[in-house]
Amino acid sequence: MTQKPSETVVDAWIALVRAQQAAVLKVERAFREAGLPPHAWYDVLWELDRAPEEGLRPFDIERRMLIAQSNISRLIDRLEEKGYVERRACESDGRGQNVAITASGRTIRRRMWPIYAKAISETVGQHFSEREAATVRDLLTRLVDPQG
Amino acid sequence: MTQKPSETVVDAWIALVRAQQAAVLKVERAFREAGLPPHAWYDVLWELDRAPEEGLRPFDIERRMLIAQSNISRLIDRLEEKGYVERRACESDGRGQNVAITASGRTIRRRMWPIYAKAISETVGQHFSEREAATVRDLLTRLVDPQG
DNA sequence: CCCATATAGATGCAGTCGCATGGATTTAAA
DNA sequence: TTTAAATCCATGCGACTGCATCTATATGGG
Repeated sequence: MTQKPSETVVDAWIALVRAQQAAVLKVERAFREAGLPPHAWYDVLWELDRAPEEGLRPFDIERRMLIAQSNISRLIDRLEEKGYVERRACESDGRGQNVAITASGRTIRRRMWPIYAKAISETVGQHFSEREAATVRDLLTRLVDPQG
Repeated sequence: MTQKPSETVVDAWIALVRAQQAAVLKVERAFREAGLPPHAWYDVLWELDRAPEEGLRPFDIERRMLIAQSNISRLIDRLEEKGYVERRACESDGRGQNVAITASGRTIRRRMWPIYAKAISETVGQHFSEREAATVRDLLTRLVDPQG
């Protein structure tokens, strides 16, 4: 069934791990140096900012961000504690809740964007042409397994 | 100087983060399910297995693996505790040490390889042709910043 | 309706991470 | 040589992670 990976595949795996490590590390440092929250906060706030007004269910965020359920739960705790999101009871499902972004959540997201944009440019954009970036996007998207 | 990243670049960044997350998660689970140590252990043991007999300096491993110094220090602690590596005083530098793999370290590394190989094949290899894997390798290698 | 099972989300816990700092030694400069 | 700066590695700390488990609600079958 599953054959051994070729050397090229192993190298691609290593490059993937190292590249992401290096890139994430630099992005996180950029946020930290700017006195801003970590990058995961941005991603959640971004999802919520473009979501319908009533917000999203935690399991929705979970699936979009590929984060474990327990981590989403606590990430929302932290965001809520800072007043960036609100938890509301969910009408249609008594077990669930809706998480909605607040005004101050929108503000902090907007403040984070320039830092994020700059870091992405420096760590990723500057190394690729448009065409190469599209190739990376297309190839790597395949790895984000839709079915497990 | 640093311009805003294009949408394609942002998408490439997101794909990179998601792809690595998904892939690492699956690999870690494969090791765990097999009752084996996590993937970082393999990487260190692999470096040491192909290193000269006296081993490597921690800062050497650090640079090869892009892991923070404090984490290397503790990773070596754990490996040493299990008897997979040995720390020896370094002759040429009184501050340093040499880390060398032991026989049982070589054994565990060999036992880990089939699991690792299978996981890499499943998470990466099967989604790419040889040519595509080479492209991923070449493009992503650029992001692993040689100079900071 | 009742019960078994599945799903949403929270939480205890142990392990790991990055950062900041500390102690020891080496290197460079005065 | 004496002193200052840099390098190597360890460690305290607070934060975050994944896993396992728990409670509560929902859903499907009898």
